[in-house]
Amino acid sequence: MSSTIVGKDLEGNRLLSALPPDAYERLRPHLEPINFTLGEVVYESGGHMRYVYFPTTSHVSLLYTMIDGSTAEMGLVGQEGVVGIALFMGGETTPNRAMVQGGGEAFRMKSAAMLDEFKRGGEFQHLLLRYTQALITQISQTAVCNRLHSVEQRLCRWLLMTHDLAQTDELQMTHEFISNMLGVRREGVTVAARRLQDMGMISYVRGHIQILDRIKLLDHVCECYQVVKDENSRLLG
Amino acid sequence: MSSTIVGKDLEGNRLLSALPPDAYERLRPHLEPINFTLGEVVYESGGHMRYVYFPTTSHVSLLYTMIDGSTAEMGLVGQEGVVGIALFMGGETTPNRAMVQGGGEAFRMKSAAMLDEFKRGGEFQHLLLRYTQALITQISQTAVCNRLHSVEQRLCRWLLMTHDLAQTDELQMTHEFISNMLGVRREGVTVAARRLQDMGMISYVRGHIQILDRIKLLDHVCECYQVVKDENSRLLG
DNA sequence: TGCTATAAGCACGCTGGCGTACAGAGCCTT
DNA sequence: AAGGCTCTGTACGCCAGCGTGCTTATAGCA
Repeated sequence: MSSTIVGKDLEGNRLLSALPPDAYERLRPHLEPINFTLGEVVYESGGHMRYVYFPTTSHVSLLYTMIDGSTAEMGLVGQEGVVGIALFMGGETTPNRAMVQGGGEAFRMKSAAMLDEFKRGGEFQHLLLRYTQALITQISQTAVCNRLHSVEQRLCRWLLMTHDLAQTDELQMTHEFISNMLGVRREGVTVAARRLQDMGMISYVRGHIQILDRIKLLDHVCECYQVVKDENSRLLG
Repeated sequence: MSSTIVGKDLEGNRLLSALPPDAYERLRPHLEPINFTLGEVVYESGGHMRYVYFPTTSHVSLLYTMIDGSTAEMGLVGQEGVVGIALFMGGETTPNRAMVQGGGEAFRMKSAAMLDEFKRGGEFQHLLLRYTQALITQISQTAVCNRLHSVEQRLCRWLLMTHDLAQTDELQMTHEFISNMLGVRREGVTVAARRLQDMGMISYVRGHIQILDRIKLLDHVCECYQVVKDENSRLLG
């Protein structure tokens, strides 16, 4: 299996690239490069985790689905993190759905290998726990943001976060899709997006959103964006 | 210091009581019983953690404060958990404020002792991580609940959660206090509380709320309450 | 080239929660 | 017993976001 990653480096994922040489060598044979396609469901809520995933150029949404089918995003995982923290935290199943929100590459690792290395208790464990702490901050901030800020502000935040993870200024997503992330109606997104477009921050047509002016977006977003970003860099360097 | 806990048992806190004998003996000398008074601030956001706390008859709110001063609760810690997870997760400071929401007893332990035992990687670590996973579920659910449910439903949920942690049917808290937890206006709480009172679920006067009919409350609450409760018992037995 | 499915625009009434302002009610102090 | 402070009740206009229903544009496919 290690031959499959010849020519690929692990640098794309910040957790993997921060590993000390010995851990790096131990994990290397267990890492398998894969391709995530947009909209792919990585984990279903309550499902078992055969693998954990380290995104490099892709990113993955952590979603919560209500009984009535309405959904909301609670966190976003990109190259700074790993999908499947519940595994090493000791929950046997994932509490939420995980869905690919930006297609691209990732590494996957069998759950058993992940657990083995985690239990060694070294730098790998330390990195994973710090990352989990950062994710908790993200989720907490989302809780408060959902309570206190407008759709328009939350859309700005969401666009900025996504833009940070994507390698491009053109995001592929419909208003419908975004509405499921923000937990609002599709029309609500349309109205908010239109205003951002009128203000020259973005432009869009049928599922293609162009980020035109990040500065203006930053000017318009609620404090939550920066708080999460700062905490991320504090914890993950 | 171990003499201070003669006559006290650690059973009150479920994490401590689940410890295997050897870990129990190691930790025992480091545990110090304390009394939490209502409204006491355990951690300030961004502050250092000299101690971590294991509530027994008390419970503690994890709060997030916005720049403009508005607050919202993201989680609630009682006898099933520990206040200060950021310590062993590897963040040097707490990302949020922690405030005593129900006065009573708890054990505290110096950060260094906590970290030493955590790093042994045994059952204690395992318990703490599972608890953290349960807390993450609670925070996530709060995020979604904040987005999708009414003040009245959220008040029911909050009353039920608090009632579970308190040992009594009489909760000591004003509408003002609750409004800071739910992240709404005081008037909003008054209106919702009045309706619950009219329906015979609770009664209250000046800072004393009596839980009259849990069944009715359960009938009125959103799904979020049960989801968190189920996940808690799944993870923490 | 035209058809069809999907994405986005728009309109209308409704309601939950907000901001604000003030009035009564219970408790504590002096 | 009086006065003051804190807690709760209520009211009013306002607006964001919802639910619903329908129209218009665009892209991809036949």
